[in-house]
Amino acid sequence: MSPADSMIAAPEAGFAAMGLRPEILRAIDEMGYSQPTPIQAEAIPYVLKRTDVIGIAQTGTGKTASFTLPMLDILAAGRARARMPRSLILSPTRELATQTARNFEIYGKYLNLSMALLIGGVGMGDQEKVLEKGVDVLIATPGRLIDWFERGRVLLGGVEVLVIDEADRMFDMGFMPDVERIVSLLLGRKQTLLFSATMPPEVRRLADRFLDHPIEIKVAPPATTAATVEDFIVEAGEDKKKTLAKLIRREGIEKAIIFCNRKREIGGVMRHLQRAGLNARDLHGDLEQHHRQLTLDQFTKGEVDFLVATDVAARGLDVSNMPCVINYDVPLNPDDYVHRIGRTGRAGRKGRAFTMVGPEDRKLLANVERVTQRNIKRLVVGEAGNDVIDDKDPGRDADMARTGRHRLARPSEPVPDADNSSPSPVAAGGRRRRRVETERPAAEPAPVVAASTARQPAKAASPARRDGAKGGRGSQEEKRSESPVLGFGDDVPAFMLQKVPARLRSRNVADESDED
DNA sequence: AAAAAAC
Repeated sequence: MSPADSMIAAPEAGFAAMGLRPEILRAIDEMGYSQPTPIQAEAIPYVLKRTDVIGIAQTGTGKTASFTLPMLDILAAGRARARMPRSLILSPTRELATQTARNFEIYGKYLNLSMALLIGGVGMGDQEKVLEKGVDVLIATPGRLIDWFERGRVLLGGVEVLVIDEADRMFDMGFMPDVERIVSLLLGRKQTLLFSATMPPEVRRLADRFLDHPIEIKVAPPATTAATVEDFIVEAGEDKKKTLAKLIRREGIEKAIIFCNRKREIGGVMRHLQRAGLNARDLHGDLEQHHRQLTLDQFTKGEVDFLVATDVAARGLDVSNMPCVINYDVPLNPDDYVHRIGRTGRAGRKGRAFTMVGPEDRKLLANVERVTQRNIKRLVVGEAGNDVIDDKDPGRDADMARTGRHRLARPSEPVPDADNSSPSPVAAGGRRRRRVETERPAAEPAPVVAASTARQPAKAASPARRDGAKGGRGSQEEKRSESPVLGFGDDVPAFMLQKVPARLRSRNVADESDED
């Protein structure tokens, strides 16, 4: 095709140009989508070519469809045998597995493929019949899948495509033994796809043992927060629950997920909100699966306004109307910050995220800011006359001096009623709010998007593992470039543009040495 | 400092 042709054809480029089957295109069209997101534009062609893929892209930018759509296309060509699934998707939580299953249903509705969802906490009867007949798509959490395998009801030797969703989580110490065992049961040639918004270098190295000449696609550097989420730090007073209720009231928050680090904290926080007249529910792994599913459904439908949850809800969950995330605690694992706040600001929508920081959370916060390479704005929430934080904790100044990052407003500094110079939704509206931002030491990073592999010559012999090689997130030597998001030409939707410091940008090199 | 994942 000549350049002129491609220009004329531009409006039709998109999912159709990728060669997906008409049945899939029709389902995509019915969902109202016409253009792939950057990660979809990049990953789908490689999945269709049966290449192993590591896909890194920010939360809410369509990673699930990046594997779902091409897998449906691949699977439509064959036929399943009894107890021998042809593909397997592993998820870290039951809720995420369920959601992924819905995605396969939606996009596979015009294809005659069968699917089974194997998760714990639910009866095994329904799953059994489908499995017995043979499934094209098996979606599972590790424990229940192993259970089925040990009962001899599922054989994994016929799996042609393996997806490890939220891969870095699946490779952590708690999950890795199960994942290794499951992967060891997949015999012969298979294609492996790993996806996440985060991928610490040390975890990335672990991934190598599962991959064969992978293409590494990074639409943004690992641990890049979604550009559509505006996040804030909130100084938590002695009474954290009170601060939470106050934050919700003063910021006019009508719906949010509230993340706590511990299960045992959740009931108390929920009840405090309920006593304050808010419609709140709990969600964590000690609750019955029926309760978990019901609560999540109600929250999704808008029948529940506040979900107080552990990190069981941190990854992957896609609730369409989710204006706000609140971290009642700073997450212990800094990458989880990216995932938690990524529950809002999805698919181009705006979102706000507030993180409550007590004295004991400062180190954790420093980790978050290091990993995300960002300085998060400070927000002061308080009643009139009582709204400036008493900043005499000696630990703070030492901390801040060491990290060279932040300084809270001094008590003597004036606190504006609203910051009208900011486009922030916090400042919008006549509500009585107070906000103070810290100085931002470095220049605000310009919107930059990481270039990706596809257009690079396939000359490099070594896989593109800049992160794994050395430096990783801490590297400072990358040069800034103005590359557009691949797959979008010049029409990059604004929401895809990244808040990424140039020094963090990753380059990728295709390793296609075994192709063609 | 935790959570998740089978029964």
